[in-house]
Amino acid sequence: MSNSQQVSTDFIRVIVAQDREAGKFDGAVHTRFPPEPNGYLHIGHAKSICLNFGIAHEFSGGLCNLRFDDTNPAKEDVEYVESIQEDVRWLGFDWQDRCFFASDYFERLYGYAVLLIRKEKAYVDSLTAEEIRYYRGTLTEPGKESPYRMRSMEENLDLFARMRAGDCEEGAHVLRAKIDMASPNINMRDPTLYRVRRVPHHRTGTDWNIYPTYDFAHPLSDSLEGITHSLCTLEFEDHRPLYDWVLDECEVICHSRQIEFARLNLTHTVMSKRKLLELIEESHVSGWDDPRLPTLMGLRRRGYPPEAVRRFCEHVGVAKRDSVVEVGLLEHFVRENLNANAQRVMAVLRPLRVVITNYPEGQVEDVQAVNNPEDPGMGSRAVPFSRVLYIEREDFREDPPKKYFRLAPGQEVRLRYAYIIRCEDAIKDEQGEVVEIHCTYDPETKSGSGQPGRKVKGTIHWVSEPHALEAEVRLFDHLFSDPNPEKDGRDYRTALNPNSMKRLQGCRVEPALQGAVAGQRFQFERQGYFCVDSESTAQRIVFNRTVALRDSWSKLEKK
RNA sequence: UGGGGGAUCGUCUAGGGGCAAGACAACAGAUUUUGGAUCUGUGAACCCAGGUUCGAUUCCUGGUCCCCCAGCCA
Repeated sequence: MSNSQQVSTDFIRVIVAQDREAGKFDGAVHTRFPPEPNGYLHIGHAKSICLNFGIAHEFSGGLCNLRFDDTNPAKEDVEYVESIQEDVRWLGFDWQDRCFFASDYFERLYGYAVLLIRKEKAYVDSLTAEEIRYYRGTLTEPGKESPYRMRSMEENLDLFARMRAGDCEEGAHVLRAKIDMASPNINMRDPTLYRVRRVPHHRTGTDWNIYPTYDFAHPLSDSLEGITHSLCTLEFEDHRPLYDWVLDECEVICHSRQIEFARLNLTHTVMSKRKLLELIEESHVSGWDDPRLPTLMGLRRRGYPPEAVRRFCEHVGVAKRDSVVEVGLLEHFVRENLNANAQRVMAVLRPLRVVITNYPEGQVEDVQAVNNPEDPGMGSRAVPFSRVLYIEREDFREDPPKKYFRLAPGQEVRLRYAYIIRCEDAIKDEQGEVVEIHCTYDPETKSGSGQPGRKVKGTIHWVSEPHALEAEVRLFDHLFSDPNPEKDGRDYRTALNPNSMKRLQGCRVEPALQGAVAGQRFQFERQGYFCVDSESTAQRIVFNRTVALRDSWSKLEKK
């Protein structure tokens, strides 16, 4: 990766470079990706992963840790840590031996809390949650000091120890920083540092009855790991004074620098964990790996190459303004990657039977098909051709519009890699539906035979009936029809695209697809990129459409 | 009407007192045995108002609009 692809100098990279030049952190560059193991990763996380691991990779000696911010046992689970690791690896990043957990630091974090109490910079508050909220004041009014704020250091020490020991109920006490109840920054109005949680933790079990909050655990975890630049999203901007306060008051050696950037938003989708969960629970999608979701599991199942996701993340850049990136940009990088790498194959999604009336009955011949015109190294393959074929229904029109370069009565097309055929007749059923067409072929026009002067406007794909494999193909479209599903504060569900998935049964694909394994990617010529779905079996191959090919005909036809 | 951020083509991102750049998207053409790919070209932007200046998108002042914060979530 990152072989000199255009040096993007976003403001964070500029700061990191300046810090290194100024000799801060002894010239070290050490970042971290700090997910909370309470959900699955999505493409917004991919931006952060690429940023953090990318920066570490670009500066010599740079390192990036994977750190689970597991300070809230009520919401977290090992299931998530495993899937997060899998997703980060899939994206192509390696934390080597540096996978850490905030829970690894609980004992030391406790020590820092005790230090703050001894310095009279923290106290045990016994107000209820509602009372604390009331005492906090509002955005425009200062808060009031808790009556417990002046507890003696000894009493605080004792109470805090008893909180740890499990002597109290959830909610009975919390440890608070003693800062300034009148601060215009609400985060500085004596923020909570520790709360009682009588819930087993997925890593520390029942060792602890108290758990540190993000605001306390995060800066100290960064410091403990020697993180130089702690990159997070914009909503933490006004936590930065608190981040710095914690590190200052705890008198740590390494004072990490927090820098905030805008999170990634994409059109035609939603990104929040809550909404993704709702989509699943309400069965609008099948699960976290539904190919229509922006989760990394979903993108993977959809067939998006990790390289394309990385390229996308590099190209959207890093800045501080809120933005919504067009999903078309992501699709562009997917096509770019797949165009270069995917093997071409012919597949007929909506089959229409074609009989080549002048082709000898029972005869079969192989035609040579190029596997990837972008990469001759991928070679070619033999494709069987016979008297009866399938072509795409939409490649035949009884009444062709202008500039329709496909099959119509009396019109000619080339069958890709094979012969030029001419449509002689369309056979209909009682309803008047075309069920089969009869064509004649010109034996002089076999592909590669070089027939000067014999040009046709269109080339269509086909599959030989006796050799075809049957398959199911799932066509995906944007999950939401509106680019912004939450426009005007409406319920995003009202913008769901009812046609975001179409399942096509009875598709006919080239025999070369026999044995294709889950995850394998192909281009179905003239149609798009497809990958073998995880539900695929040897008996029934299932393909997912990753992304359609650009289609200038459909644009033309709309005019 | 407290505090913290932000405003550049349709979208994303650069630039920084002197021709506003790139990518995606759009459009037009060339080419093509994928209406794919490729190539060429075109159109498209500095939130507003004052000020400083020979010159302001950039600097200053004042506005406007947008986002975030009142969890014992992160």
